[in-house]
Amino acid sequence: MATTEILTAERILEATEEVLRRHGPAKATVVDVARVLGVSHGSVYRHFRTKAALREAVTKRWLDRTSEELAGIVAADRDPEARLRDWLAALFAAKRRKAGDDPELFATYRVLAGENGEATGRHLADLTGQLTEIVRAGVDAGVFTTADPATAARALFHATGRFHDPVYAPEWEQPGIDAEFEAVMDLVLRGLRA
Amino acid sequence: MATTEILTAERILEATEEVLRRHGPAKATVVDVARVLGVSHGSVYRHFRTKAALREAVTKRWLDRTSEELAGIVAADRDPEARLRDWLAALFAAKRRKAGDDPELFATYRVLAGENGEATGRHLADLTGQLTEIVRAGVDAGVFTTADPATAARALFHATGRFHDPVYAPEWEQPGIDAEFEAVMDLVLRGLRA
DNA sequence: CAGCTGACAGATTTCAATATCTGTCAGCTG
DNA sequence: CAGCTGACAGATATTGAAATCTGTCAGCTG
Repeated sequence: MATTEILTAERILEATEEVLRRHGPAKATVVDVARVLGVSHGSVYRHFRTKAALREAVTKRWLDRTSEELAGIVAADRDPEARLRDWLAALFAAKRRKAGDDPELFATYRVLAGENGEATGRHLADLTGQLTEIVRAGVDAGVFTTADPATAARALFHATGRFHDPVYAPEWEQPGIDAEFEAVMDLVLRGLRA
Repeated sequence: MATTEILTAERILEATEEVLRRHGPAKATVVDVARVLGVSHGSVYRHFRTKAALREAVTKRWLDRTSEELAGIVAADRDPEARLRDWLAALFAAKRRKAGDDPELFATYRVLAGENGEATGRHLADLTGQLTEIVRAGVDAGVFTTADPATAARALFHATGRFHDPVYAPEWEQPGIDAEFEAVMDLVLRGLRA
């Protein structure tokens, strides 16, 4: 690839994703990343202080992409219950799609997410923040009832964990899963309604 | 130990638990079990056709002990909502206690449960069966509303997974966990009430 | 002769030597 | 002289030979 281009953090992150996709998280080395870019591995260390920092940056990028996908639904101009259903369904669909399309890469991100709890923690806070917004809108509109929207949002997130937590990814391909998702959604939405 | 006693499946299972507790799932061998019993490992194979069968039997025993603990609550003479709360709280407490008291043994059972999906599957069916009984009692008493108690029971079980699925065990020691459990319980119970 | 032993073949695990990787930095290059 | 290289030390991973384990079975023993 165009060895004349200057080496940016962005280009390194793209190359790292490439290497992770190819080799998986256990065998992806900084030397591999440098080779893909046609530079020495010393140059990579100019942009990322450690291999852990590089992996964290890749993870953050990936998590942020998911957050952005969902932010659109929060801002949509629909009634809160429909938005809530859409948001949870979209989260499930996005995770399932990613897990199904490229299981190797998905497993890789599972490992990375497990490694740096900080980036993952911020991402979870971000998602429950989005949920809180929808719940609050519902309370304001009089269609939801709850003492504390933030607590309710966290409860919703935990209650639907089976349909977005990556540890359950293998079960997302089983036949009855959609009916199970509907059952849980119906249960928690009934619990939220005024 | 009493080498004069005859070798029963039960004695082998006890010795196996002992070995698993000591060495963990990865390093527990049939030879170790035989050594604890003071017999040759060939004798163990007289009672269990393979090492996998032995591990499955140990797992089943462990899972059945949990089921029995909870069965008492299902049969209790209290109103269904209280029984449901008790049952879910007891499941959480039992799992948390086991994980906290002997993390090594708990991790061992996690591995074993992952290995033989069949025994685990039957156990989950057993637990949701217990839940279904409580839900049905609630519907009959007019305090719960649901189209199908069995589906509702499965939804309840999934929604509270964070508080009984062993993959979440590390989080059960974190400070806010009880409040989170209460929040999820309140949400799903509101969703179930008539 | 029912129940156990222990030697055995093939599969799996351990261990130590060898190779590769991470992170640094003095010096090269355009 | 900003940005890159490549040699280096210590840490980590790979590899293959040796040790151990699984599962079988002919024969021992009480």
